[in-house]
Amino acid sequence: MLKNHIEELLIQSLLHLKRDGIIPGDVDIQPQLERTRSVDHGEYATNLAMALAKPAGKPPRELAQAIIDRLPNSRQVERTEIAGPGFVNFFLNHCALTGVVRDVLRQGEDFGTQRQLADNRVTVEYVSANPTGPLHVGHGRGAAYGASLSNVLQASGFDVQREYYVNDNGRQMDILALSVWIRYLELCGERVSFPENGYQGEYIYDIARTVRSEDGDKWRFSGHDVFDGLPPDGEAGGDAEAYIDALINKASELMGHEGYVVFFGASIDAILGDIKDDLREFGVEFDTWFSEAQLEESGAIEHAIERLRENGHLYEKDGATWFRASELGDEKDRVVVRENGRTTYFASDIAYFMNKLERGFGKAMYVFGADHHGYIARLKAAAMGLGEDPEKLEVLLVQFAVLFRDGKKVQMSTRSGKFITLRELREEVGTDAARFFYVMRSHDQHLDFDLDLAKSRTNENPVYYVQYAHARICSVFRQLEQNDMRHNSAIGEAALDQLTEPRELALMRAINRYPEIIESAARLRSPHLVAHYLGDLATEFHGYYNAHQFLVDDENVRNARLNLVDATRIVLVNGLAVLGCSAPEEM
RNA sequence: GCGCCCGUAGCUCAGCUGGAUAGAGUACUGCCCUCCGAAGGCAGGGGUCGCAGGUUCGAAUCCUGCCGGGCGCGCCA
Repeated sequence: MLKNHIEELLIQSLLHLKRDGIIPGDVDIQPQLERTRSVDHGEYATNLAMALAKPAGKPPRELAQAIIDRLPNSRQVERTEIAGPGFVNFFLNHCALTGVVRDVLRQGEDFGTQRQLADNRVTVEYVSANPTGPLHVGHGRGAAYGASLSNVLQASGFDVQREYYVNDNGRQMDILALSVWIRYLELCGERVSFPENGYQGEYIYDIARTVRSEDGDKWRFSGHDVFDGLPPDGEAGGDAEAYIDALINKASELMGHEGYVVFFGASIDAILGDIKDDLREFGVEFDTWFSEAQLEESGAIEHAIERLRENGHLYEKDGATWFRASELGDEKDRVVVRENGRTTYFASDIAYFMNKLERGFGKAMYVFGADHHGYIARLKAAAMGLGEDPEKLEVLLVQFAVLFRDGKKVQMSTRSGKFITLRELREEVGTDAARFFYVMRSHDQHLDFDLDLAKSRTNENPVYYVQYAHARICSVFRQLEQNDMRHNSAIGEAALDQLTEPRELALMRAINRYPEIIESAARLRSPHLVAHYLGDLATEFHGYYNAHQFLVDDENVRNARLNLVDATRIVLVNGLAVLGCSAPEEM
């Protein structure tokens, strides 16, 4: 990166300043290099002189001159300038800019990615929706954000493991299996009363039909045997939870473990399979689907609880085992083993975190919906309770997305089962638009998702705007072939010094920003920066395209321009890929 | 009540570890296709950065309080 090169120059200059006694040797200030807002101020600027003013006891502009005097010579820097209160501005040489074009063509899809740093392993856990139904549009944002975040982290040198935690254990699974069984009984012709807190969706019937087509009436029991003697459901003035628990007990009584496994297995296979397909079609991939049931079987949960106990963070109260989280920054203490002897989901979470560290990851990142923010304190407390550095656990919250159609909010409610699924959204607006729109805004910002805009094939649509730039470039190369010419990038490279139009310089500058954008996006966990950048890059390209003809007679200029345009194309492809969007050659 | 997030142009939003004159898109107005894709470009107006203090060479950015909006506070997940 050019930026790193100039930072290195500053570090050298700083060393000389200390050696020459201009500033005390013990000041510990890292040179900060930032992009200028306007080209009038050059390419990069540093506030180093202002930062040194106090420790050196000298006016900033005087220090700025001292810094400049000690900068090593560089072929990349044309000149420097002192500006304003004491900024040092760096103007790049023309060859530094054209060098970027050359780099892009050489590095291709690797342009913008950093070499992997040693010992930089990180897990990113995202989506992790319970396999009790199809993914809905709320999960979509977490999926898009988690996937793009993983991509930028990987591009900036992290060894990233993408993980989905599958909650295939516990009471919710019992309720799921039960819901399918009741629908199954219904399909068999029994009169049933579906529990208020059961899973209502149509997909439950689908799974029930699958079981019935394989096992026939094998798990059929009469409505009387099932429902007689149960406490009233919520609708009938009773306790809905107690009712559903009673039904679960009745189910295992009648069918036994064998039957439960059939319904549970069919449910998880169907739903998890559907989720996996859905995410794959959404371009969201995982390295690991981590099963909670297996975590429990492995004894990891008990192991984690034991560790907390050894560290003196557990106590018994009301027949349950509590984790003294309140002493580690959480609001209150949390139960890890319930009165009935079963461990809580929180206990599993602790064990899973421990498992991640045991597998050698230096950091575990979690992408949560904003409604889960209450978990952060207790997970951090758990990390401390295990004797680990809580900094190893990083939670990224994704705020809600609200869909808009015809300028109005699309109302949804999970309770009634009336929500829009991720699959429906993809079918309506397409994967590219969905992926782009989801990460277009900062993850900690609420998102207004305009369905009509996402579908529109106009310049208002930011995805089409970027993709159109790519398609236009591809069209230029098709036009070239139709004119019986071919692109000679060697000639182009030799003639890059002829690219001196202001628009050409601006486009090169934009390309040069890409690696810096990837680095910032990773550091700030903000892939939306890439989306904004792509819009800027497309703008620079469209402006260039409208102002200049690429396919000119002069062979040198033509090939140089094609090199620049091809480099632009590559950066567009790379950036779109980070966001999970395609780069169509024609639209 | 306590805790977390947010408040920037009419609307949707950027603004990086504090920096130079606060930026895009959209909407509105007027231009540009005998020319590689007009799904494009050029030009223009539009702001008490929620409010009030504080920190300092410098605050949209950091701190405190208040106002407004969202979310969370189960031996549920």
